[in-house]
Amino acid sequence: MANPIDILRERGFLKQVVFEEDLYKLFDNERVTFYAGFDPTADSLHIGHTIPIMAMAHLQRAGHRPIVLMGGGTGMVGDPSGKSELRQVLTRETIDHNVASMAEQMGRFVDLSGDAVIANNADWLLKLNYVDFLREIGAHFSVNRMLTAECYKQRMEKGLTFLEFNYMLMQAYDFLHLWRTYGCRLQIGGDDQWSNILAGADLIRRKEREDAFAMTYSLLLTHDGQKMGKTVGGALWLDGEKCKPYDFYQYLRNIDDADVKNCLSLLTFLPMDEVNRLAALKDSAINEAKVVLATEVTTLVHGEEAALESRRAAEALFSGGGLDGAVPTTAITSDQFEQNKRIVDLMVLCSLAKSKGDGRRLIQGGGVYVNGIAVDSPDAEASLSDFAGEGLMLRKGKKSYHNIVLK
RNA sequence: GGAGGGAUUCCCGAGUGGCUAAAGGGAGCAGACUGUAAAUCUGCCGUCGCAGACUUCGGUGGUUCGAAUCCACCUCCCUCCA
Repeated sequence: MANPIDILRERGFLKQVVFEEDLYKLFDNERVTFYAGFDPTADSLHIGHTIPIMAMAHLQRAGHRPIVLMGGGTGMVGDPSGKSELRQVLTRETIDHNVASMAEQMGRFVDLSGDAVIANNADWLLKLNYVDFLREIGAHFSVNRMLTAECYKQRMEKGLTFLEFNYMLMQAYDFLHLWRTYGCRLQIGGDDQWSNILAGADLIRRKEREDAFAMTYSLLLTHDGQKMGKTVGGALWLDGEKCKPYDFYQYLRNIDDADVKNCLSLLTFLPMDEVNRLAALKDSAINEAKVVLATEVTTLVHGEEAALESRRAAEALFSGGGLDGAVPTTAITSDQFEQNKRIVDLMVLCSLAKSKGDGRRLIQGGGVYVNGIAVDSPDAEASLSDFAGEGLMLRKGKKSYHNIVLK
């Protein structure tokens, strides 16, 4: 079995590792229990979460045992790392709901049957007694040291509440708790978590006089440093309701050339030989790599059927010709059509335009097409003959299609 | 506790009585060019809308024909002093 450190490094996950040599040996010699934490700030994971999840999957495939830690308790405090402002505090009900939804999605990547563990730190953090906690855990932390940590340094500019200042202790305590309960030896997390993770490993060394390891991965960024996955509708969710498989597929199909290699190695399980071959394609040939990328990742998230359907739909649309099932489609009654004959109204109806004014502006800008023909006037109307064939195909710009059919 | 500074449209950031729905940049959307890429150039970019109407500049009142701009009080943030 290959050592997961080699795998993760080759694929570009690794950012920092503490005591790498010892950890390397540990992986060779025993089955290592490790954990990654997730903040339950939304009721769906998004593309950025795929990095830690894939990292876990690689470790699991190498024979090690994952613990998914949902931050139900820490979510009530809010991690100050990388945030310039105080984060909004979530209610208990919201957090519980989010934890459940995220855990369900997680199962598509990581095998959560077997002896894998899903834990929620609300189960132990909320029961803590303040004075006991301070005496047992707080005593091991030097405020002087904490203030020098990068994550707090930034916040010294903007202000940092005591509430958030405690986040590090809570995360450190999580690691200790998981060490004691499950023999967890390693925590992985985003590079912005480095100091929090180290704090936990240090705590275990001090309290238990045992080794604990820390490993961070790079965050999923585009080549120019933007967070990946921002779309019109917000983030690129893994939930099929929040982000249709077709849109998910299209996002990846349209990524920057410069991001292809990174995405292939981080977001898919393709062998690195194949990744390198695809990433080396030049000019328009690199489109093949994007198709593979989009298909692979969509398959992981939504299943093979949805992925292939999205691909067929996209190919049909972009190579001219017909359409396929996965194109967003709205069925309307002929009554509805009578009342919304104008193209503008139809656009609003299928939410291709935010409002009639928005639709008008798009038409005036020459960005709207009906069955492939540009609409020239904001007052243009559709007619029943436009529905001949497979339906009335509305198109906004080059890439946004919406098919309208009559019931 | 004391002294000063600040809060502007998604973000950054101009604007100190009418010409301001509010400069400029970023993001976003659309057009041209392309490879469903990038870069570049162009248009759009508060809300609804055919016209036109309506609502914004931390909050609440006030002055004024007229306020993001002036006054009062309140809230929050920052800096310095204790």
